[in-house]
Amino acid sequence: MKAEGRLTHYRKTVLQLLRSNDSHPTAADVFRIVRRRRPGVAYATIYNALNWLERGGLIGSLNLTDEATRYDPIIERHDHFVCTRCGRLTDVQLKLPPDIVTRAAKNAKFRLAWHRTELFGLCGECSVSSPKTYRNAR
Amino acid sequence: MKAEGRLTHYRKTVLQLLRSNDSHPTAADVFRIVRRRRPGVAYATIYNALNWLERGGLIGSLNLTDEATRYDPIIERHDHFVCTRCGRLTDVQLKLPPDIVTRAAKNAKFRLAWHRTELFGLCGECSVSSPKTYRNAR
DNA sequence: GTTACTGCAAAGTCTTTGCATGCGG
DNA sequence: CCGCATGCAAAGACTTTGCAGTAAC
Repeated sequence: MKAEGRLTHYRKTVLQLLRSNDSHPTAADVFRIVRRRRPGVAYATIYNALNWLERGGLIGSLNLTDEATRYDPIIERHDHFVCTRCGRLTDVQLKLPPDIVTRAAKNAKFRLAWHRTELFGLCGECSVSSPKTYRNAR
Repeated sequence: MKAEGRLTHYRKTVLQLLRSNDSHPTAADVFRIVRRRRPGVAYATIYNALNWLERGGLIGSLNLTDEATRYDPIIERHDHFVCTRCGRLTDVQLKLPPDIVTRAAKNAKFRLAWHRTELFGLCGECSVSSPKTYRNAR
């Protein structure tokens, strides 16, 4: 996973944007924000930057629902809480007993590389407003 | 999440197909299989059936990578192993200490509805062949 | 008869690709 | 110079939608 190519202005911008923001934006979100400062930027450039950063291991990508991929500047192992109403994505850290995971992998004859847990439910804001769930991303 | 509408022939077919098959097929997979018996079936009918079954809680859907949604007849809480090389999706069951999950949700002020864990790595077949990973679905 | 499922085609959303241009090393 | 990032547009993959016909109750 070596980094071919250069850390260009756009790639740096996208990386800083992600690092200064814990909302786990989509490519479209990033595009919208970058375009405010550089109106000429192309959508493909954002995708290019995000894919390049991900290939280089500088960011991670998340597909937790049927919606667009979201990007995450935190590359250490961690978990997420997904609000099924507003879509908010929040970092959490679960400390699972190590052998629970390794044993499951061993039983299934898998070579485990990494794991993650997702919690689904209502975020603080959404649990005080409408009780109706909006999205069912199981 | 009540089931409006009828459990029609196609919906029953799709449900039985999923239940007789642990490969977690995509909509395209289901379409291909159903079309063998009923060449006139429309793609939209398969999507309709899958979405209806999911809304009714008869099946679950999985978005674990950046590829197409996969469907799962097991509706009890469970976890998955994803082969990062061939894409194989295998059911596993992790028994996490209950308070690990509930405590994380409480700390973050979330109302937890459910959770799931994904293990990523190489399946048995892929770990004996090429060591090169094909997909990086973090 | 009425409801709503199906087939078909078109459109919508998200993402990638091809190619010409041009910047940076 | 040369490589490769960028802008642009088009295409590709996946999914949904609108509508007319028709099957099920």
